[in-house]
Amino acid sequence: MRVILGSSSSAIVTAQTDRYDRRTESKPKHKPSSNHSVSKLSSSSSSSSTVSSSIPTVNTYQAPLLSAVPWDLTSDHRYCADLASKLAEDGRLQDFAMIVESVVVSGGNASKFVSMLCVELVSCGIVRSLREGRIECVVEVLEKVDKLGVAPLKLFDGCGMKLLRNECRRIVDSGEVEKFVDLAEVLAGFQFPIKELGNSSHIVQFCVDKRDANLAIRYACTVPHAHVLFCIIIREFGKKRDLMSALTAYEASRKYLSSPNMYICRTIIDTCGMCGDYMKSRFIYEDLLCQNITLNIYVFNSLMNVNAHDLKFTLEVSMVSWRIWTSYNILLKACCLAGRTDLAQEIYREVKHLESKGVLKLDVFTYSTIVKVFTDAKLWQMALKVKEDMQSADVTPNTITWSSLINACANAGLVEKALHLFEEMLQAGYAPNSQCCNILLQACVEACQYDRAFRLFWSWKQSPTQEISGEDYDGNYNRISSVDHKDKQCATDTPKFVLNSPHSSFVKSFPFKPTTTTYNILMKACGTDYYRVKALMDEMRTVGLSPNHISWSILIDTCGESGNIKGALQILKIMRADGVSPDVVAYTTAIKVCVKRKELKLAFSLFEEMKQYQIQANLVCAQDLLSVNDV
DNA sequence: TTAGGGTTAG
Repeated sequence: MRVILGSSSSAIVTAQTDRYDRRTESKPKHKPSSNHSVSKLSSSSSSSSTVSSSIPTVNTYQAPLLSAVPWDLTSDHRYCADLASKLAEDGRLQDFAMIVESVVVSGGNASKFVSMLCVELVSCGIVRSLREGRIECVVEVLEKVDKLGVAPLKLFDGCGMKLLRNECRRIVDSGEVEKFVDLAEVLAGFQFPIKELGNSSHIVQFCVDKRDANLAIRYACTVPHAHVLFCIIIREFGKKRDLMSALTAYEASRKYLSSPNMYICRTIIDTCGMCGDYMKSRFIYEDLLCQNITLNIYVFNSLMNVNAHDLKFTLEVSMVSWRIWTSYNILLKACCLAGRTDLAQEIYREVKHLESKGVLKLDVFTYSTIVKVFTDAKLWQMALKVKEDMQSADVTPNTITWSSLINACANAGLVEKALHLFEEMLQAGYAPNSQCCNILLQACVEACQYDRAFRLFWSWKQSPTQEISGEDYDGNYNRISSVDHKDKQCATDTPKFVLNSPHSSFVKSFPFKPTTTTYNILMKACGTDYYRVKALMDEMRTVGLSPNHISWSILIDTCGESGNIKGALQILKIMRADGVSPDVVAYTTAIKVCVKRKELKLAFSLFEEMKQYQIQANLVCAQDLLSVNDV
């Protein structure tokens, strides 16, 4: 038999006719006796089954007609509480909620009702409803009992909480994050541990992917560690280059949190830098100053770092803030960016002096930065001197330091020295990454040591892949694991390996992953041998790399230089068909080929074609065309 | 918190 419960149209229940008590069609003649032992809110001794069997007089199938009788539910708190408890136990949470609501509305003695309510039965009902996926009913009950002054959290035992967690996880996993946040807001109001109900980074990531700053903010406000989530939200929006959303989250955090949080301040400043809006970082800084907020050194450092390209500003900030060693490192970076080798050296001397007095300790960051300063200034001897300084100070160079030192020599055209450092790096147990290898290859090519570049490349390719401690395949911060190489084909075992050091037989090999740039450098090393260049481009594809516009430009150049103008022009077309639109360099290369071969008409037609594609000619292109007059 | 690096036309 199907019965609709009173005015609550949502409460549709199905009852078996044989269990339906016809006596309830009129005012209940039977009321529960007042002496049965119902476990109360304050009681925790009775199990739910015991409690359930202890109220035999209440038949919940009476409920369908409760609203139809002229009977004040709240007049008998005992009966009312027992019935409500039993309805809850049967999973009829909406009916339960209706009774609770009527208690609240009637203004009756709610505390008396509460004292007689069986919390274990209600808990059972909640568990049952959660198992049936009726979270909305549960929320309705929580809201109702809260009005009665019952803490909703008390209705959740371990099982209930576990089911709630599972339901929340299901909601989030099915992409209904907004629904989860709605729920989290309600539950947070009832002091539920929101952090345990969902994977916060997963939820934040979802909001960020959807570019929904407000949803992310609403979620952050439901957890006790809101400041941590605000940081994550700001940073994640920064990674998406969505500064507007990051700023929205920052402003929301300022309003929500009682005091400014330095982690958040630092994060928003870092994010401004990440998004390329350093001026915004200054506005934020000035705004904080205007409000007389005391900033810590980390905020100052972030501000200096984001504005490192502006040496004047960075120095000004460094004057008003405390300095710790990281501040000096950032100042060195600012000097480096400004090309102020003199000032960098002055700072380097100052920090070394402070170190000798025990005020601070130079770290690997300081040394690596100063190596870069000297590299940029082509002062390779000074860069190598830093390596000695490190040894004296007992600071171990890491992958970045080694790469920087190698670059210092490579930049100065010192192939031998660069290779020697490379070997030292391997012996020290550091694995070079692709860029480091490319630096060496480029150094060889610049020095016209083409064969050497190829021999290096082949030897790296042939070296057995080894386990590297850590996950980062790029080799950053990774040490080569101490594998016994005697039984392995070591890099030096290959006949074409070029290192001549007496120690080279002990050099460990490393996982080498060529990049498009690697192949481009090698293509340049082929000179005018078009077929060799072409073969390298094919190899590039076979190892899963795609030629970029630089690869194509080199191919055009080589083809043209070998005298095949038609072929060069054909490549320009193939390049476009391959999905790489020719840029000004590709066109200029082709134009140069035509000009050299006195194909002036072709050169100008290419120039016209370039304009049709709305590619802006630059000085190099113009010079090539102007050189027509010299032909 | 902070540090590094590669390729094309001229």
